[in-house]
Amino acid sequence: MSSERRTSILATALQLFADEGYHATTTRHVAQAAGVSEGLIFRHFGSKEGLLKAVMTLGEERIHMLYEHLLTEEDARSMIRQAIAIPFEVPTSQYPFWRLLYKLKWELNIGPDEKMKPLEQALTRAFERLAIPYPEREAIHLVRTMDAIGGEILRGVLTDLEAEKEWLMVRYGV
Amino acid sequence: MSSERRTSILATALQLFADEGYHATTTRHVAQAAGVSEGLIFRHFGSKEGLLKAVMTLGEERIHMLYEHLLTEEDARSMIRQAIAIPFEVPTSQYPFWRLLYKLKWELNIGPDEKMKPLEQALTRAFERLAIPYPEREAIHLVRTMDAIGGEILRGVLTDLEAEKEWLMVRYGV
DNA sequence: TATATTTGTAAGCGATTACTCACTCATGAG
DNA sequence: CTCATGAGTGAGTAATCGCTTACAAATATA
Repeated sequence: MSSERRTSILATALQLFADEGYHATTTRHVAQAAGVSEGLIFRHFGSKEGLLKAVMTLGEERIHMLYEHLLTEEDARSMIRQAIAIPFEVPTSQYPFWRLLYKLKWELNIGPDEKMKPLEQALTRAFERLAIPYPEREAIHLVRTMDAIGGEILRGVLTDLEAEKEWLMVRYGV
Repeated sequence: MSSERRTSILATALQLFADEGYHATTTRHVAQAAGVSEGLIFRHFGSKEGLLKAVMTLGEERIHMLYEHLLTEEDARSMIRQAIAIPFEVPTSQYPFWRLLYKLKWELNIGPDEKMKPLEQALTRAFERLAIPYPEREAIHLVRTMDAIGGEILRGVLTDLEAEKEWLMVRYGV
């Protein structure tokens, strides 16, 4: 089912799609960079779009993994702390996948969006417990903020990560 | 210098670049949609990249126009109110340009970024006057928030615009 | 009017695109 | 051993890419 070369193609495609974008990346380039024949890509994945879908499927669990550890947190303040910390704790090795995700949001108009619902609901309950008005708006806004910060980190426009994180913690009073 | 067909090409290119993305849009498609020959595009703009630059130059003043009216505002609270209102008051007719801008940020890694500096500085002074700690971080964060909300509006994931705006006003105490 | 310049087009250029096809090779079951 | 099967290749395919060129029409200048 899954061979070594198949894995190599997937890893290479992720890297190139994330760096150059989906349309700007050619199947020839993927094949060369992975050290396989171009035909093999189509034998395994059928089409360029099939390759993209395989890449996405492989990385999709990472979205939920981002925040699953915080869903069971009982202390409201601690949960918010962990939510704020999310974009700052993504390992550099996973940056290509996330850059691809951000790119696709604008290049192909597809976004996770719903995949964030469990996080939003958990945060809503946390803000409720803290007696904050409009807790669900507050939760959506926090997710939005972390999404924006994640984007800035990936684009390299946000330096001073630790200071930014600490400031957010203080600002949220957690 | 500027003919009617030239303008038509620019408007069509903006629309297509914003809808399909830069790489996914062909010069052939632009020509057909604008009702001109493909060669005319290269006569006027030299290359596909030249066409993109012309489109961007034409719309670039809109970036500064977004917030120039608020730079002279003396009352701090009023200035913050106006800053929050920015993304909600962009006319629908300008959506294509802004969608293009957001797309290019990820497709070609080019962003306005510095063009927001005057706004950041003005907001920093506003937060200073309100005795808010770390006023420049607060200013950067507000710009970031408005950027994120603008993106959501353009992607159509943010409904209930008026309620969201009002909530932000209350949250910022302005 | 005569001429120079700009505006516009149709056809087609070489290069490149995603994708296909006929084929070989390795491996393991019977 | 036989031979069926999935992995892998390299040379192709038609179509399309950004772009050029030769030339006509329109417009401006004298």
